[in-house]
Amino acid sequence: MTAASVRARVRAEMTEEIKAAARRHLAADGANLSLRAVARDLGMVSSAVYRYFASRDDLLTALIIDSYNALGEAAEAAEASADRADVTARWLATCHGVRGWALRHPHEYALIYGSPVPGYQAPQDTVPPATRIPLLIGGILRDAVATTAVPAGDPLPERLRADLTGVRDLAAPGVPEEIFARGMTAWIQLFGAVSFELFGQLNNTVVEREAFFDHQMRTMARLIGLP
Amino acid sequence: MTAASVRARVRAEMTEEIKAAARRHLAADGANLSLRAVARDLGMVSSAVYRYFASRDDLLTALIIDSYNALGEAAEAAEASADRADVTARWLATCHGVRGWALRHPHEYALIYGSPVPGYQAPQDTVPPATRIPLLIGGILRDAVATTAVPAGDPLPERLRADLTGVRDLAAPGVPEEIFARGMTAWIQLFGAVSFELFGQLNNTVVEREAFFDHQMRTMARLIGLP
DNA sequence: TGTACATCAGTGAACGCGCGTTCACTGATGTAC
DNA sequence: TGTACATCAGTGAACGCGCGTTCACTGATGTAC
Repeated sequence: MTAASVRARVRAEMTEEIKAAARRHLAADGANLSLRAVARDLGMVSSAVYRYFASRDDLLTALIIDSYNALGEAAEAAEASADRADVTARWLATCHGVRGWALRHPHEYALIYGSPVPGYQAPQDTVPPATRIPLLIGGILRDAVATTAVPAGDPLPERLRADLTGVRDLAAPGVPEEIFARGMTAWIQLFGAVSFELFGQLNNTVVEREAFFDHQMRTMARLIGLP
Repeated sequence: MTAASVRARVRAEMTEEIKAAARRHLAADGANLSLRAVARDLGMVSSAVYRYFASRDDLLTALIIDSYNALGEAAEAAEASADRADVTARWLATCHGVRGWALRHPHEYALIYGSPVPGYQAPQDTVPPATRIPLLIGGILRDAVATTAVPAGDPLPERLRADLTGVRDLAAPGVPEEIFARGMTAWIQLFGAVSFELFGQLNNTVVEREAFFDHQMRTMARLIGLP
């Protein structure tokens, strides 16, 4: 290994350490993360962080991208372990994968699915990692349509049909718009359920969180028309 | 009017002005609202605010309670203007009432349905205003069950049924647990849809926001079993 | 109706902190010949 | 293999801000007799 690549590796490790410390601070500060506090944690002076990230917003962006990717990986791994032929099991595995990751990383979840950070504008690099879950669900829909008799349901209003065709072609080509729209409704319900649980909206209301979540996701599976 | 009540009225007006200024600042600062900035806006010294609110958190609490109440009122008014006999219309009116208020007051919406504010613990006074929407939906469910044939559906797992009975008795007494659970699923989908739209998760995805929202809410109405 | 006293809103200074970012610098590590 | 030079991580001081909260105070307004 050349000397240059040693330096590169050390640099990469340091970058990871900064992000790890920043992740720990998300819990205390939420999205208004303090760069100085992160530097302090690593025993370095605050200006040293600028060798790795051009600004606080750049660090935030890195955390956001990592979070989307970690969530995507967790969901993909969960889905991959379900029986390929059982689309309902794959849907449920995806849902529980999302929820499990979110419970394990509540502050990273809040960073990507919570209220937008005031003054922060996410750059385009965050888009591809954010599409992993929709693509995963899209794949399940495709297989469902290909292998089982998913009922079509009422046709969409024309303007909505035209609007959704674009996303449908990206995420689940070949799936009828009506079915795809139900998939999106379920996708949104999934994140609504996770957010409600994590953001405290179920406090004093539901105790059996996992059972309730599971029931909701099964209900949505039936709504989509999975067997 | 006695002198004392004049003083009380002036005090109430000043309290409202502080909250109004704070509401304006939510847009810029999100939940880490600056008390000094609010005071500056009103042309007063920061310590003067302490005559009205014991702390920054107390001011936040007041804003949260007001937001829940404003949202509740908006939804109740929308629902009230729908034909009493048409439970589906009442459900849709509620949903559009919620979304309309949220679009008009995005930062107040984020305050109550976004990520929790780090270090802030909501006191119990916020609970009753937060129940207005669930109670409103509960009323629709009751009337639906009383006047139409809402299909029962599969029974819930026993532990979940026992868990949900308590809330059901508060929000929609007499409604079978299976139907009530579908109502909760729809309730959560409603806020999931509003949050996705407001928090930017539909950017680069859906253009026809209102049509898409309407379609989702109609889909959920069918899921509940409304006619 | 007039006066002494109490209440209360708002002031201004201070305490003790915090922050992001820039900049000239040191000294170690890596590169080219 | 040895040496001169370039790269780069990290330092420490500074700039120019911000914040919540406390406290002794002034002066206007309200109350009781």
